[in-house]
Amino acid sequence: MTTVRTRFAPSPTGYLHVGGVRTALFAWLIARQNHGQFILRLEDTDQQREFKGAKEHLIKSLQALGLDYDEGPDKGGPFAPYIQSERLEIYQQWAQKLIQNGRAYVDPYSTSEVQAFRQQASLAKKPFLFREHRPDLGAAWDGTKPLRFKSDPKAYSWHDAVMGDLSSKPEAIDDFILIKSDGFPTYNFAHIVDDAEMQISHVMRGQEFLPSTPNYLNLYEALGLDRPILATLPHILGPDGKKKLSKRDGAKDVLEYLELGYLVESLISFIATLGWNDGTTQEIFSREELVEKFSLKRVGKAGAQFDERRLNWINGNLIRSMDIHKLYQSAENYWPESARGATESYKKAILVLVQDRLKYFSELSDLTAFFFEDLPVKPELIAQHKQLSSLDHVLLKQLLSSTKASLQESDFSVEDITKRLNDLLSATKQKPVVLFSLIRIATTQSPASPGLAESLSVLGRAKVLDRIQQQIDSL
RNA sequence: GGCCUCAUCGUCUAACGGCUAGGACACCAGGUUUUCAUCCUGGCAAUCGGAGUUCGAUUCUCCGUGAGGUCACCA
Repeated sequence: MTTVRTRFAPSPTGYLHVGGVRTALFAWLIARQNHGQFILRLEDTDQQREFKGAKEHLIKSLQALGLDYDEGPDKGGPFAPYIQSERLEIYQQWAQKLIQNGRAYVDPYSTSEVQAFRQQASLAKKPFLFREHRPDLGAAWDGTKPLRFKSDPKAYSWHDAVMGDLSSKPEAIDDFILIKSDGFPTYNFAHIVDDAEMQISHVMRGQEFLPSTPNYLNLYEALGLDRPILATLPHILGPDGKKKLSKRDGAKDVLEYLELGYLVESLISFIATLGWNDGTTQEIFSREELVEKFSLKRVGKAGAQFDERRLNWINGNLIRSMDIHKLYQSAENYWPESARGATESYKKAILVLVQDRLKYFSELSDLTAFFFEDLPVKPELIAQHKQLSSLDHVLLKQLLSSTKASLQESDFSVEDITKRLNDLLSATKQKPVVLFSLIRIATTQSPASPGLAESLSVLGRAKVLDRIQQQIDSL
């Protein structure tokens, strides 16, 4: 049995989004569950599209997600270098083999000439095949012209670990460029050479490569290589459910999700279950469970639509299941500015109150600001309140005064506050909605808050009495 | 247009050819929590169409239809 070696091979042309993460995650899972190796390789053969900083960004994203790799550009390994632009001689050597075999030739045409062939074909309503325009194959290659693969068109049928049995006809095969006129290999050539050199056992990639797979099979044969296990992952679709997820559809950089306060565990579970499940009714999986249970056979063939609501549910669910210490650590960077000087115990008391309401941590600031700062009185909260808006301000003042008077005597334990609030209810003959909404507005300047007695207790006597007075003064 | 692939609730999905097509998200309603959220209960909601094989088809075959991908000196 050969060692399982998988790779993630992005081109450094942008950030890592959900689709890319899934490819990386699945490859990582296969490597880990088989005690194999996971490799990061950068495919930077297009100098035009290269994006500065992308390489660092990619590495940082994988790190943040806990998708650790055993070999890679910044780590080295037995098959270094892991950046394609530093492997040009290797591609040259393999290209020479093909030239000697008679399976590669110089493409003498200019871009406009090829373009003309293409137009011709399109006018004739026929598919464009470069091999129908093959030139004399004898010309020597000096590196200033592109080098093309001389294909051997034939039908193929092969097995894909996700898609099952696939097949294609000879028309799917054509002569493609191996080495560009700038000396860089194309993806089509470089990835095959590298996967072979690096002894990759499973090639996982998106659906967009399916049409060119027959060409790759043809090239494996020409190079005398065994083909690796192929696994084609269906696309993740944008919110419209049609097109492949892209930046334009709001596909966020994964780091953005982490900055918004989504847990790594949520993202991993969410992305893994976008197209995969273990056949049971389990909905959320830990990293360890995924390593144990994941299988390419159970990855769906159809594209899955990206739906943030499910991610929100998973994240809220995981937040609710956290103990207070973990919660405190995870929330560390999301407190409002005004929380700066607050003590750990005060913040923990608040977290206990808001834990059930958090979907992701960047909501924390708005949810808890009133615990740390006196917010300006907002008259619209009363004006727009169903019950309070119709009441006379004199009455409202009276209610607040009675509340203040009672709370002045309280020890501010939750129990005592609860008792006093209930007493006030019967003393004033008001409905809970009226009295409690009024107190809530006065003390939090918000239409909704955690439990009233609990909130008041955490806020403490000074702030509560002061804010009630402010509200009275504003009426 | 050629080629390749796909097709179950709005969304993610389950169902050796065999219960009334199951679960989850979302949504709606009720209950608990004196607000919101949580939690509990219930509800709404799907096999793209047509043939064929079969005692029986979501499942297998064919033909349609629809969708996506791809036809680069991008990956």
